[in-house]
Amino acid sequence: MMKEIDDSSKEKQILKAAEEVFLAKGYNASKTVEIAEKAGVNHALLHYYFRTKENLFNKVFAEKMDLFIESFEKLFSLNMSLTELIRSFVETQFDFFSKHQELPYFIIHEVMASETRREIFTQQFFPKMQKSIAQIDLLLQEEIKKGRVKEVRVLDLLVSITSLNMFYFVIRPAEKFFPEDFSCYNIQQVIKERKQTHVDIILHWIEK
Amino acid sequence: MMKEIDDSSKEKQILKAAEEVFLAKGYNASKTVEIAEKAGVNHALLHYYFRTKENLFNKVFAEKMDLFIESFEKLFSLNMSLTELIRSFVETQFDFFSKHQELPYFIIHEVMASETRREIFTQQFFPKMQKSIAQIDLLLQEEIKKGRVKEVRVLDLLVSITSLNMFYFVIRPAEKFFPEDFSCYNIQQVIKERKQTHVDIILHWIEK
DNA sequence: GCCTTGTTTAACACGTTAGTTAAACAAGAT
DNA sequence: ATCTTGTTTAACTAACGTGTTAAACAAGGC
Repeated sequence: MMKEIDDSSKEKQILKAAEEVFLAKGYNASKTVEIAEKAGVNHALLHYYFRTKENLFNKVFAEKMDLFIESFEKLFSLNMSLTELIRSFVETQFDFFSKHQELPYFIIHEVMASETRREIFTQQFFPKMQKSIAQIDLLLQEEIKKGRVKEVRVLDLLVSITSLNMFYFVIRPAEKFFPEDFSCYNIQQVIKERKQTHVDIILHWIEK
Repeated sequence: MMKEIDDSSKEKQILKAAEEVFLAKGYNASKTVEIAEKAGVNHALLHYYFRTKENLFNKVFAEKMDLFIESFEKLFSLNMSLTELIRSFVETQFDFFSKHQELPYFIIHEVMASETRREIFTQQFFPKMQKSIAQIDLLLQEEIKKGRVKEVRVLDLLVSITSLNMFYFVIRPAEKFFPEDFSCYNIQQVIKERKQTHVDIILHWIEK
């Protein structure tokens, strides 16, 4: 039999199944046999390809982190005003989490749970983010000097934006438990309105 | 030997150790033998008193949830203006998390991880919180009618406040990994400033 | 002095899960 | 026809962690 590199190869099937299971349950609650089953593949084969669970997990984790980072980098090609830039940043990040709703909790959970993953996170993610932060800061300090916006630290800004965006999707599953308040409207509509709320909160805050 | 109910009793020692370990590592990563060791007590005794790990955990969990709820209820005895009430709410919640910095992640983590705990959470926590929400909403709707504040939903308000407050203490441990940005100042000072930031963000948002 | 209750010791039963191994098979490549 | 590589089967190990159990001990209460 030939080594097939296409998507239907067993290796890819395992990776795909691993992604699903790890994202849904996190590292510890995920079982290699379950992943193998879901991939329609023998449990021994999983170890044949990836040797360890940790190994398989790190592939998935690194890939998701890359996705996350890319979502940051899209922004900074255009030259916008500070307000436009921040609005765009809030919305882009919000949309990203909205598209990958499992990620906020997944990232927090795994980064908290393991030293190894913290290292992957800080080494792979933070350096790339530094550039984006610097670019926002440049524009921010300019506007502050001109007296157009309030004196806020760029890190405070990013933490605030990310708090609102990530936390919102962490607690989204709770919607199921409070049906009266959350889910009476169309979910997509609620999410869209919440995005605008985040933009409002951030822009009004830095507004002078 | 007599049953001693004071704090130095073995039962209390186990509970105390359990609290420490569970808060630091969460349910799954905590091992009963470790808890027994930390309590300076034999592993069999832990089961003698609490029978199961789940049992022991739920005692700790319920106690922490109660603490959390109490921190909400302090507020609503005084009659304040809406602005004062919201400032006070933000600050009280922030101070609570500041005092119990492990709680934000602990609560999120355990509520996400187990159906049982979600039930404890929704049954024990949410009903009590409803009252507080209703009281804030009363004042809020009043002020909105008078045109003094922006039209925001009370749930949006609470979610925003709690996002900022909880998420901030979830990511606090990250401070260790980015020493240049976070920890150049006195930590207590940084936290105090951040509290003011949260108040600013929320009040400027609803301000007309 | 004996009973009771709290406590230790140490061994064990049991389930779960990661990872291994050896033997057989399937099919394309040579 | 044989070699190679991917794959299955099925059994096994080794480790770990929860919970149990029985026997002994310690000390206050009767």
